[in-house]
Amino acid sequence: MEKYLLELNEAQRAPVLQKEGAMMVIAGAGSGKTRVLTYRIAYLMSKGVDPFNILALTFTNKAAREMKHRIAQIVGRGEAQNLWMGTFHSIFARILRVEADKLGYPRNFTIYDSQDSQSVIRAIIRDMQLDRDVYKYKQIQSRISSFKNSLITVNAYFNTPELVEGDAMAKRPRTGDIYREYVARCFKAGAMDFDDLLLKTNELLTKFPEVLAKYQNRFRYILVDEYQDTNHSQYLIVKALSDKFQNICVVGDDAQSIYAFRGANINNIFNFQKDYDNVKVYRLEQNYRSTGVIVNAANSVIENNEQRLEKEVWTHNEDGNPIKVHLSPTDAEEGRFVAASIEENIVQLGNEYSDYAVLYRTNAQSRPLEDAMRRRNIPYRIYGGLSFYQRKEVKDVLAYLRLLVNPKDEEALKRVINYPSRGIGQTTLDRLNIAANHYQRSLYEIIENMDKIDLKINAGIRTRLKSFQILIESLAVSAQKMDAFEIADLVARKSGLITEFKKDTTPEGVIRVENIEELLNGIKDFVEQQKEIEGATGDIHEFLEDVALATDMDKDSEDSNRVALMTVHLAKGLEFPYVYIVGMEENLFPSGMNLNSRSELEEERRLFYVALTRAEKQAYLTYAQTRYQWGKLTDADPSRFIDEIDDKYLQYLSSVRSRRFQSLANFDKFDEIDKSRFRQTKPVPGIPPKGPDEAEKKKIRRLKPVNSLKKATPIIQLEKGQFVEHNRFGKGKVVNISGTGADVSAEIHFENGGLKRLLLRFAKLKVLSES
DNA sequence: GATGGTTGGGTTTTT
DNA sequence: CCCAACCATC
Repeated sequence: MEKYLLELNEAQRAPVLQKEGAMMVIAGAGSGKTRVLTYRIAYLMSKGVDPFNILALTFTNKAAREMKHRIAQIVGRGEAQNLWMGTFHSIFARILRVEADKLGYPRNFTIYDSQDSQSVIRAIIRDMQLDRDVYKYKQIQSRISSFKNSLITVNAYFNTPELVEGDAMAKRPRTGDIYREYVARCFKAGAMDFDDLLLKTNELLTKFPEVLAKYQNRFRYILVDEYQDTNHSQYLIVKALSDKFQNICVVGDDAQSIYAFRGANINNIFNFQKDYDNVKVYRLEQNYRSTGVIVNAANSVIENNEQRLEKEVWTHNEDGNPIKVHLSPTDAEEGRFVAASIEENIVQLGNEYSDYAVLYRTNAQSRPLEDAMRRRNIPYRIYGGLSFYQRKEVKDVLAYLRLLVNPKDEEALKRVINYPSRGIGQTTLDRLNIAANHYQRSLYEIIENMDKIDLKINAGIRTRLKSFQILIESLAVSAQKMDAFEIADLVARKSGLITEFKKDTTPEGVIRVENIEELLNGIKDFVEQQKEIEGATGDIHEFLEDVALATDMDKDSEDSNRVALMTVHLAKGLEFPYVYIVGMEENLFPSGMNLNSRSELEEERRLFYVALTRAEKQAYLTYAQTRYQWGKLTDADPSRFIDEIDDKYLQYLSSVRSRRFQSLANFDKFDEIDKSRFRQTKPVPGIPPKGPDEAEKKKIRRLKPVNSLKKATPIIQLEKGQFVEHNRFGKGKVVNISGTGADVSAEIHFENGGLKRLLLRFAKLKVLSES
């Protein structure tokens, strides 16, 4: 047997060795499903399957890269490079480029991101003169998206009375018209949105049997990761492509289905056995990732869900520590607790920042965490949120590039035609728009043919439009003989963007310029990578394709030793030794938006299950009594999910930090303060403000026993100039002391670790000598 | 036509 | 808090 197959347990090996047929692998969290997928592909190749005949659909492009890398180690780099591997969106975008003309699209079609679609929809609602309060663009956008993901085209919409009547009943009878207009405008602009990449693939495979046959024959072996999160559109693509050979392997875990809100259909996994003949089902139930406590705690949570496949996740790993639960008075304190706790752990355990992740339900929660990390000089990286490619200045540069490639791209044109400002304002744009509608041409074509058309535009503006057109044309000519970096660099300078940003000397302005530089560096790296790949050139088309579908996860930075901050959604598929799940509060996690139905709540619960099972060694659950939301202070109750974990897996920390909040100076004397009075005015952490009922009394009891932070190292007295020794950083010299009470910290210059700021409460320092 | 200031409304997760 | 949309002013 090949060496790598010995790295698998028996349950894992079985699906790897089944070369042909339909199969489903139900893989519990941490049970090694990536390894199964990877080795299955390697095995197929070792049995003579051509990599060109294998299609592997993964959840992120990063996952695809990593798997490819691992496979390359087994079968060799050249062969692995020929695998078709990536996300649904990126794989089918690639195929759509080749087949675009069949659907009436240009080969160089633009991919509209959600901001672009949003802006199109806003314009339509405005142009149709509909009431903004009735037709909310975000609602319309998500409705159109769900139509597309369910393969409801405009025609299908109008042929389905329930939909039409439903919208009429909801007092939005024009929804269908907006949908029609949206599709028309995208088509006119030569643009596809994210959902189109799947919808149009379906159209392609249905309308053109010879195209379907071509790809069926190419992709003889299909593998799909995270099958529980596929939507109807994706399901149909997989079904169509695998129909001929039926060599289909899907891997997933119903307990980790967390994307229903974007159309994922958990039934795809429940129904898989009905969809194919002789489906073989494998189960991976042994968890290799987490401690016994974490595995069992997660099991006890997910048991509360009604809808799930039977599966028993277990582990041989040691039990480990209980999950630590911590309450803070405010969200800011919560952040400080997390930062302090990470620092304490790192000092005691001597591990890396990158061993830690902080997970939250919503991106907005990152703020206080970020503040706390910065204050303690803890290096961190925030994933998601406003991603790099969505920043205004980055999008500006990209918009110019998009326009060079596809002048019909209206969104790009609107973005750059007057930025930096060249005196082409709204009125001019409106007039151009009227002409564009009249002649059924794109805005850019109207500009090109200005002289032949009777536009009510004066000579001055004509000149400005002309010079804009000349700018774009000359850049477009340059783009043809340049690589992506060269043209992007030229665009940044010639467009006037760099000059414009440099005018702004505020801190934000400076960051803008830096971001442009980072973008250019990124493009340079991209070009260099592309040039190594056979058949790729590193031109602007390739870059735009890549960037349209890039996510924050795909981008890895050089100094990766940082604490990771991200939403639970983004953490799917990742693992960390230490995981802090913050904001464990009702209406936050579970989200208040998802408390209306059983299925929504169950999805929140699965989300929590995902969060918990990211942890290898230790999990923390933290929550706050009050939290700032949209600038207002709101009260919060502990999340029901905490109660759903069996008590024996939990350890409640009473909050040293929150006591300090009450009385910073009297920290050490706290126990002498009249506690009963204190409780009446400000509740002790853990006691909900309302009168205690049975459940609440239980929580009070729980709070009593443990107090790990309080037992931290006694604070030692230090002075500037003293030499100290730290068990991890070694010898160093105290250069500064700051803070009071429990917050006293010292800046110490270590001989080999550089300058560090340590909280004396946590740092185990030995004084070596007086200075 | 550009700009800056105000106001009012939304409030989840993402390819 | 954060953004889009509107209005007043130059």
